[in-house]
Amino acid sequence: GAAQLMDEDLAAFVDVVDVGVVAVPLVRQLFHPGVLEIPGAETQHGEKGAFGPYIQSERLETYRHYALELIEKGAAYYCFCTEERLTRLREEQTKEKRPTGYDGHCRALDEELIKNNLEKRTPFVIRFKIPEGRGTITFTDEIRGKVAIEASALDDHVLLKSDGYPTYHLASVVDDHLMEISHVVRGEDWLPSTPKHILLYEAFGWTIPLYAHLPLILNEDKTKLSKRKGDKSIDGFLERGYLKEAILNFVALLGWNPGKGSTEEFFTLDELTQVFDFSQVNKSGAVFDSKKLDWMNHHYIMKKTPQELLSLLQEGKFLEEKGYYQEAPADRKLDAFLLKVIAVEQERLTTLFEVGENTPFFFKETLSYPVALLAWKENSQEQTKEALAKAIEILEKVGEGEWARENLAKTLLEMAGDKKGDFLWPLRVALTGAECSPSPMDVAWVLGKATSLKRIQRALSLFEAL
RNA sequence: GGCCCCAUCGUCUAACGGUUAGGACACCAGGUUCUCAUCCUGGUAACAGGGGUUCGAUUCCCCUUGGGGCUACCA
Repeated sequence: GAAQLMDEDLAAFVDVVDVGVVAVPLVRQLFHPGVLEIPGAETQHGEKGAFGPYIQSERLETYRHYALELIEKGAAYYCFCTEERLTRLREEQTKEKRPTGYDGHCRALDEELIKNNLEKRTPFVIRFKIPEGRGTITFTDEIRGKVAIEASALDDHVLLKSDGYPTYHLASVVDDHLMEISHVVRGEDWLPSTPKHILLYEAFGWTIPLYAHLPLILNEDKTKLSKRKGDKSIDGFLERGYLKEAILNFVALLGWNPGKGSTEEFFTLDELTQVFDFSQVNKSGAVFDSKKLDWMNHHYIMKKTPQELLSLLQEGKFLEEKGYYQEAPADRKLDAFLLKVIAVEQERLTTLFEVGENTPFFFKETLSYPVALLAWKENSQEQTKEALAKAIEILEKVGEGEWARENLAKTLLEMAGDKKGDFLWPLRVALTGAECSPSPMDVAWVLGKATSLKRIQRALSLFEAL
């Protein structure tokens, strides 16, 4: 699942170095971008592994070597068919409602002709020769059990392209064998081409690895999630302020569950590596439910401290993006302020990005709101003015040193008594200018004594001006 | 069209022949509450259909239907 959400080049890379329980290295990528903690594997930048090189363009000779080996064995052949011919062929097949596929035109070309074409540098590809009379290809998938397909249904697919690059079919088989891959774990979309890969292993005389085809992650319309179509991606979620832990946990639950009657839904990466098991992987695709991801993300946000959240905000460049950091990249005073904003907003955050989104009053110099909003329900102007005046009186008595969250809550709540609405609503509107916001105690704490008093006094003066 | 895979609440899923079919998200209602959110309580909601096998099928088999995937010199 994770691979489906990652960059394709990254997914391809992971596919190459993947060993053993695949979910682990895949998701580990989320936590240590660029570094896969697998013995023998390389980083994206370094060359640590024992099976390199790992960059496809640096392995071209290897692929060519093995493609030629198949030609020598009679298991592959040069094909000089032009794109036009191939297109025409496909059109005819479609028109006649026959299965599409290569017709084997170059299967048995004259040796002389091949030699001539090669000398003339006629563009060519190397195609695999599906063995005749091979019958049914059967393999046991770790997740799906027995899967069978008739070899005759397969056509002679390309192994080496005319630009010298291998197709996935050749590359994955050659790489997996050379890199001693034991388990090939990939999306279900690869299931139909697995027989081709098995035939390749047979042609080379290599040991066939174990296969596990994971269910696909689906869009809401149940079609395959695809990065190329611009569907959901890990990067996209990280950019929008989702936590790695949440994405990981959520994706892990798509197509897998702990089983044995367990209703546990929260798993850390380490726990996952302990309990993950192919036998508990589902066979059917799973729709990606963003709402549940939101819920999961909120859960993980609640588990962080405000300081941790601030650090994440800074790492993710959210603050620059929002314009909070205008000059100094790490304004100490601003950080202290943001810490308070985060503490107050934490419980209503779905994503990191939302910090400040619904609380513009924390960042504005002056508020603008209709005066009438200050009155609680049917309360009169007088009652409202009285409440505001009382708030000023109390807050003025609170020293700078006592301007703490707990203390403010206690003091103001005591003052409000059982008439909370009469007192707290006007105070909250005076401080925020908004209908919805955190509690006035918390807002006052964040804003500080001077700003808070200033805002309440201004609210009071708005009445005077009426 | 051909081939392959799949099928439990709207969504993610539990169940490995015998359960009032459980949980989570979402949704709805109530509680907490100055608002919003959180939080707590409760509720609505599913075995696609038809045949078998069996004392007994959501569970095993077959068919139908439905959904998805593949069908490239993309992965």
